[in-house]
Amino acid sequence: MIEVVAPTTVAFASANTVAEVAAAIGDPVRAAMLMALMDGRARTAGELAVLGGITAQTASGHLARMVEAGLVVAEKQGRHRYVRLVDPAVAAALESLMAVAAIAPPRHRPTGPSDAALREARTCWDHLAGRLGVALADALARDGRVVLADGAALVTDVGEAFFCDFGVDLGRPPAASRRPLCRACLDWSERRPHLGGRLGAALLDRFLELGWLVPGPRDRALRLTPPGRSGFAESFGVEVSRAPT
Amino acid sequence: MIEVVAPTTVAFASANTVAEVAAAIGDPVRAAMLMALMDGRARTAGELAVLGGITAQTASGHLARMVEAGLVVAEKQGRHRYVRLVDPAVAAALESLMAVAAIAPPRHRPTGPSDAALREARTCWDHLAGRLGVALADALARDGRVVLADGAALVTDVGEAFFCDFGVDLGRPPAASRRPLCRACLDWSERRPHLGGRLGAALLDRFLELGWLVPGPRDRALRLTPPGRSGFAESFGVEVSRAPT
DNA sequence: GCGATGTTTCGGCCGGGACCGAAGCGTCGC
DNA sequence: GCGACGCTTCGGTCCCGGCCGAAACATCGC
Repeated sequence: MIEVVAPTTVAFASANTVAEVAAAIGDPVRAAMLMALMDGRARTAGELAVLGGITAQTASGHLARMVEAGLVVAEKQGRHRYVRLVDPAVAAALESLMAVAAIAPPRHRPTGPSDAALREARTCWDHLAGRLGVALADALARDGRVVLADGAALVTDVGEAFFCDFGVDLGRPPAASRRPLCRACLDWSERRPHLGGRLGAALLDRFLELGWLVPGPRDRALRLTPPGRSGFAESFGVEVSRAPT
Repeated sequence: MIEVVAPTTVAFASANTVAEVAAAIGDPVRAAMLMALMDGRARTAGELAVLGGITAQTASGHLARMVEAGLVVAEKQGRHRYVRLVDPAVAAALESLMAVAAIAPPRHRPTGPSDAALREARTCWDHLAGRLGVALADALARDGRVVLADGAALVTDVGEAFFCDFGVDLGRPPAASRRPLCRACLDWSERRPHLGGRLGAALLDRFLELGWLVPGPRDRALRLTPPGRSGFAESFGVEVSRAPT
């Protein structure tokens, strides 16, 4: 008795959809558009066109394809069409692709002008990433305010008091005493975890509120202000060198 | 004074490499190959060719492209060429793409033959995923053995004793008392977290050792054995229905 | 050495898709 | 209503890349 195996590709039905999603990301222009949308804000089709360096009609085609693939949603407002990522899961997928791209090729990686700023400090959906984000996570772990391990993170009791003092609202008091309300998010540029989850979002909100960081105009880069520099040093023990190597 | 902005796409230098990586995944055949490699084991080029339903020479081209993109590595052993994922980060990226693909299109998603088995129970790099994996995580959380929140997970004291009794070795005793040694991994088919990290890997090892689960021959699907069925019910309170809807 | 087997390279075919110019449609401001 | 503006559709060009057959190369068993 011979077992007959169908010769054609039937092993993974979902592979097709994965391929569709990946192919929808797998174009330089579309990838740039998606990365510009990673902060969760919506952009108009025209903004994305100039960002990609293409004409409006070509951008329209790209956007249609990304809508089709379920990556972005578009809604009309007047004569503009606002486009945003359909779900934080899309941003997470992009981050993980960036992580793969960062480890993969020691080949020519032409670090562009704003690339340095992105590596320094940027938003990752709703929280802080980049060198500053990783340094902050390290400092909080060093001081026993959070515990990082195995891609997960956890707020300690002493950390909870500290964050409360710092003015971040962590929502409802923990029902279970040891609830990890923050998520360790792998940083694509640093290859080390930074803090995400509710805590990461609340911290970034607070930093923006305090004026320690100001968002960049057209990308996800964040600029550290002078009060931010001293604030991070005093409150968190994070010294930010002026220019990294 | 007018600020001149370069019209071409310079906003994100890393966008190109992200696009390269995504494009390397964005082909049905390559995606199927990568998903077959997600268990971390290596396959020969020929195996991947028949899996993709293509000829050897076409598969060779696909593999060359994936090597170029830094997704897989290949090493020769005799007249075979073994291919494996270059890093667990690649598997993580594929999982996150699957998550996006799962939420995105309510369109035609032709669930293939082995797709049902994959949804039921499969390996996710080195731990258990699928309906069974999610149910296990739920049961452990319900019984207070782990705490799940915000994409992170944490073993409780009572859980630590339980896992020790169950025969899984969690490695060195925790230096910090509240170390989260497991990771909550978002399940693409269930859209709910399952247990990864060291704990997830140790549990899967133990299940295989006990013969509760047996690995599928050619894909990542896992088959639940009769002792497994009763074992999951008795030890974890997880009842596995025979055929899900 | 010689054939069998696994894998790659070469050459050619062909379709998809990225791009733009021109034109069409809807919306805003006057 | 009319032009300006934002966006999409249509038509056409062009090139990338997926596919295979044939052949070359490497390795194993004899």
